[in-house]
Amino acid sequence: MPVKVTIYDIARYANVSPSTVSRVVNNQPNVSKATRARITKLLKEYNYIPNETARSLVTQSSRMVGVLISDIRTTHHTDGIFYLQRELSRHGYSCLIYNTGTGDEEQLRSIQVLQQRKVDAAVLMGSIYQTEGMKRALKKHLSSIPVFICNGYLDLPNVYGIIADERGGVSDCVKLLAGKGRTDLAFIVNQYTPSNLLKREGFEEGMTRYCPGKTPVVVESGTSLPGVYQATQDLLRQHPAIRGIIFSEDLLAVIGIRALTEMGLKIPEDVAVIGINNSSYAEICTPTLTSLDNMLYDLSLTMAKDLYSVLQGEHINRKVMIYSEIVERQST
Amino acid sequence: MPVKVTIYDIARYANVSPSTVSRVVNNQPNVSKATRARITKLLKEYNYIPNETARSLVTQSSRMVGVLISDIRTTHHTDGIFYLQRELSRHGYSCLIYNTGTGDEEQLRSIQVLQQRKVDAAVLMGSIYQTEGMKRALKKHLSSIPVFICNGYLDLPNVYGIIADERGGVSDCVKLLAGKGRTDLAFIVNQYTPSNLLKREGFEEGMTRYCPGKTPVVVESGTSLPGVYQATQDLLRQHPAIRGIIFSEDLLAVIGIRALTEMGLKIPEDVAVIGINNSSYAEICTPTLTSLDNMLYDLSLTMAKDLYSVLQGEHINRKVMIYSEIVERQST
DNA sequence: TTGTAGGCGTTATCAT
DNA sequence: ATGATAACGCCTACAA
Repeated sequence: MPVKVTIYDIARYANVSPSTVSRVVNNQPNVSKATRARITKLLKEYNYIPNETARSLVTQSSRMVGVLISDIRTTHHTDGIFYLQRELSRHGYSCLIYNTGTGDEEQLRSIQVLQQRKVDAAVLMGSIYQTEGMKRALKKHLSSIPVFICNGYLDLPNVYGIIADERGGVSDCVKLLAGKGRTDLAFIVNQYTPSNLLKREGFEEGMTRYCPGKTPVVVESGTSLPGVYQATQDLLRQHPAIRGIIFSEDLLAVIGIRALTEMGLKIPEDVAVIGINNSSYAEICTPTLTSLDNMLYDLSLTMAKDLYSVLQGEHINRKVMIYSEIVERQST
Repeated sequence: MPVKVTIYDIARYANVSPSTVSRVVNNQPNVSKATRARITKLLKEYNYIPNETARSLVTQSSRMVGVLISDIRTTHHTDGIFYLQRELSRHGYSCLIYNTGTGDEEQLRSIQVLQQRKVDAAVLMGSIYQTEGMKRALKKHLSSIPVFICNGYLDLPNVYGIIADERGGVSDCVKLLAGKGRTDLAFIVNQYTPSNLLKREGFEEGMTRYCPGKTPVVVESGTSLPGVYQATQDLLRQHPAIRGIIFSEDLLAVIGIRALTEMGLKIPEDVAVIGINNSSYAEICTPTLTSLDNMLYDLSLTMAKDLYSVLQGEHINRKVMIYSEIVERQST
């Protein structure tokens, strides 16, 4: 048995033409019961597997979806990739993954690679791709395939956005705290991605609505964990009246809780804490963390299904919003 | 400007043959300075990007590496993928990623897809692929390309294994605890992967060497977090003499610490705790967690570089071991 | 230095 | 129902 078995080999063994074999391989009609059986048998016997590359070339479809992510190590995005890949592979699609970092030039290169690889669709994980530079790149390199942005949106005819309502969600967090009589609140954010900007807006909006007369305190902590620790303690030294803090991510909140505890403050008695993402961090920290669930599961699943629909030629809404929900635990 | 620009179009515009354009595109010699310049200009002007599919078909190389992972949401494996992808993309390679789950049939299907996609190499993330079933599948479907197993090994001519010395590492953990006068020790494992079996062996080996006369206590907790919590508390109720616990993963250790604390035990005074992986969990929990660093960073990087070497036709060791190191923190 | 022609493995369009 | 033939876009001897 040859190392590589082609459709030609099978044709020879079966005394038919390659076309007939192709028909059998692709379950097409117009093949007699008998020959179909004979060929099917040979296919198994010789362990024939079609060459997807050749197939892609002629069908003009690679059955691959390119996935861009700034850093695959960030957990809430891998969740998305997981569902996406699972859903797509059920339909014979594969996922090509690139870590793009956060720099423009590297992101652009990734887009070019996707074009070169002739992916059938692209998925951009995260709001950080919601930029003008990316818009230009998509226009230039990927204008002919559907592009999905997970938690972001760009106004281009082939771009679809599935967006979490983090603005409304954070506003609801303020409402929750205000309902517990806490109106001196702060928001700690590591860095301003488009998503985090929305959270900040939600915070300020919530403050004006639910804590009238109080000044919203916003702190940008940077991404390093010691930096977050420091920023949290500094915040309470400068604003001792603070009774509640919302962090832009669970991980930050976990660090923050630690910083507060080691200052001698009790959670939630002295200061209530809320995180965002409802990740596993929220469950394992002490006290367990109240967190805004931005429904990344729903979001990913919606995206995966919508993506497949579009690939099938269906028409769907280009912009979808998924509502967030607060999961309350011990920290509030 | 046409939507898709081929090497033929450029040839026409430049009044040369397609082969000449191909030479320019691939930086080959034997093109006059003048025509090269002319063609280069047109290439830019028309935004020509070679069709990788066609290229793959003729060169018999897809420049893709298939990556298999049981679940991309497990953090320590995504670290590996990160480094791998970064290293490979520097050389024009792309990563095709599949979540295989833990079932045999799904894993087999993934292998078939890799064969069908004609990947140039495969990477299996995690010791769970070190099975007889996988060996058969590799023999049947991927015998002609290099296959790397991250933290595992199979004795096949085309299979390379990069393995963390977790056995020795866990033994060292026992030594560390014994050195602090703690000889009543336990090992809590969620489930028995090949990697975790080695850890267990290391534990038992360390016990006989460093804690002679003491019985090694081993508990299998299952993977659910409440299960781990319960198992930890049960352990101490049944064996109140236990003075130190090694958990098969940091995450388990974090849960364990919590379980112990809520029983009224002090860490590390009453019970010392060690985790494995030296992940971010170790840094954020309270108290911070002493952890066995199995050098996944080195391991991934080594693998990425070795993989590229093999792709270049170089000859390397089929089995490499990376030594582990203990990072001591507050929990011991 | 440049061009011609064949082939990579498959599908698709015609005939037969 | 089956087969011949021409793509798909590119690379690569070989010829000129």
